[in-house]
Amino acid sequence: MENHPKLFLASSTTLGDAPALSSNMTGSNALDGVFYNSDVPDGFKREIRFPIAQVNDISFSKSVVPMENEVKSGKEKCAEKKPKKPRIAFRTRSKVDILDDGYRWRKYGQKAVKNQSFPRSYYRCTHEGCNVKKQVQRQSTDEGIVVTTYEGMHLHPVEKLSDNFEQILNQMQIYPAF
DNA sequence: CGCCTTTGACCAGCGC
DNA sequence: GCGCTGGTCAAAGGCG
Repeated sequence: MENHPKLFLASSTTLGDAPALSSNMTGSNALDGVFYNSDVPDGFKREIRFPIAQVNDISFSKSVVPMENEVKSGKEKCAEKKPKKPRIAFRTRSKVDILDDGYRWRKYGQKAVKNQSFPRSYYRCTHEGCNVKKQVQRQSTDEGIVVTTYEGMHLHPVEKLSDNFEQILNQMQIYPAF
């Protein structure tokens, strides 16, 4: 891995019913996305740490996939076998694909995605017992945008922190609605 | 030597 | 039923 800019964005996400987030975060060009959280399970309501690289632009995109989506035509067993975890996806404008969020990730796959110019990479948290996954891919329409999708929650502390973390954290805490 | 990435194969879900 | 697609596995190789 290269030396990525290490910027963190921690949000004490009280994901109640205040989904809209539209505010400046890095000054000129920052959060303009909307975070949809209607079906977020309790786990996500506690704390989610959103990593960002170079924070030129970050916008939370929807993608919280509710588990009950699994209910298909009489295939409830699937829900038991492979319950889909809710996902949180967001976009960052970054030159690097790998966003250093302080956790250690191991890449376990890469796939070319249909209608996408860039492959999607699959990462898994290497912390023992932690099965948080994330997918990273560049947006085909704008290769400067990296779409990161998190699945699961870290139940362990961040393994490394950076100075910038607190900086961004403080900025985030200005917006208690989030 | 341990940890990581790469990459092809495999599997399951879904739509037609 | 079949083919496509997304997601995962696992072997092989690279690097510090």
